Amino acid sequence: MLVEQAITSADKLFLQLRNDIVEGVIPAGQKLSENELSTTYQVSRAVIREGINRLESCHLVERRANVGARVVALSATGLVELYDVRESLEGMAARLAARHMSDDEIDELFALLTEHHSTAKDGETYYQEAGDVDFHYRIVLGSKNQQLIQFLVNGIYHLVRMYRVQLGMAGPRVSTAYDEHLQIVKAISNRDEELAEMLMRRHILYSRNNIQTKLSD
Amino acid sequence: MLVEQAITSADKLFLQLRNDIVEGVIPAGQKLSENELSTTYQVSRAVIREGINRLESCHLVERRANVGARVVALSATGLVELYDVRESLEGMAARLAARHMSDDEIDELFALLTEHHSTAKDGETYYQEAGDVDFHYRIVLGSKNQQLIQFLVNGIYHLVRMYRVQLGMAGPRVSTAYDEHLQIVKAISNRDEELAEMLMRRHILYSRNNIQTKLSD
DNA sequence: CAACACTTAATTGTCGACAATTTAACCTAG
DNA sequence: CTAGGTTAAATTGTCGACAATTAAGTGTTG
Repeated sequence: MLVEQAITSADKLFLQLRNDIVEGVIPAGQKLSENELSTTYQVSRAVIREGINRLESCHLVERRANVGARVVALSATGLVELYDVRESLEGMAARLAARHMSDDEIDELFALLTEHHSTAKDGETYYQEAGDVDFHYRIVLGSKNQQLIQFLVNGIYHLVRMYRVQLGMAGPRVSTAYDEHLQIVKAISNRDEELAEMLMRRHILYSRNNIQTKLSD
Repeated sequence: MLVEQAITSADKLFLQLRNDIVEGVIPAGQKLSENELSTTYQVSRAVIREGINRLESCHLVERRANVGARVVALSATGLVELYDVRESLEGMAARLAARHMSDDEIDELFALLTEHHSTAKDGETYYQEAGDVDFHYRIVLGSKNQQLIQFLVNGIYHLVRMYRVQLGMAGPRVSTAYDEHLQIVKAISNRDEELAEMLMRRHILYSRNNIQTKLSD
């Protein structure tokens, strides 16, 4: 789906670290010792530093000069802030997708939805995980806005996923989400930019409220 | 206004490089040779690489493995994409500012506008440059959303400024922009999130159209 | 016993050298 | 003269060591 091939060893390390952080193998808030990582992953500190720099670009770690890097801490306010940004950017993505997606791409999007809807009947977890992600990715890519794609795909989505994984969000909202997705695609199909943006924003707002209630448990 | 102090030599180099790129001292699209920069700025290549990494985080340079880094190229489509993202994010910032700014902060914002309006009477350039930037900064900071602040202040704004500087945008739109700013602050003062977002989005849309016409000269 | 200063250990920042890869220049073959 | 391949130069990637800074520990003094 999204080919992200590693060329240098810094690439490989970055991808592994990012995954370990998102999945919680390296817990949120933990200090990242360069020496420790260097021996753990069997690469020089230069590679480690390069990797940490890139993680900082993704907002997954925070660095302070002469002190070091820590994995970001997850908090309720952090989640709210993240979803506000996401609502804004993905709303714009939906608007631009309605403007720029080809008819073929829209057809594929319809096909994707029905496919996911049918498979969700059996094991409902699949849709929530991969299906939802896939849907949002296609909209974002459909915007054809490189800047927007960068921000969301290489930045925000990993943080969103980190919240989802570490707060244990696999929950329901499957059937209702499907309907919301369908309405969004219809709006895009009708080239109704205004509606597409509005529906996407509400969809994310609902999603956020859903997570927030779980957070206060 | 915004204290961005450099601690390490990599910090200093980063700030200088960023400035040189935005101001066009290092022209858009140019290759950044590590050796060359290393001798020019009298620091080791490690520092140069660190600086380039951070510039990449700002989307001011693009890197390819085993090939090197180049300053981003300025294009019409790039500008449009940038402004779409900016419209989206700053619209959200205005909405959140209407929700989170204190009454005192709003008062200061009003004061800032009238002050800038009076000084603009004489030398009109001042308002467009510093005043406009200052206004937008305050709104963004008023959102109290760290994620949003990061994206805009440390990312997009430098690119926007790069476009402005290198395409020679000092132009008019002063008086009309003032009125638009005033309306936005009024909406924020009334805690009307919906209107504040809408007005900010239109304000940026106008600004973009204004620049776009100049671009096609 | 608390607070401050000093010393020491650990961590990050910076450097120069070597390895791996890419780019170019050149040469050869068709 | 062009196309392809080979070698050489230049550039980026990686490494280990040293310098600078921070954090921890220790002791001293009020």
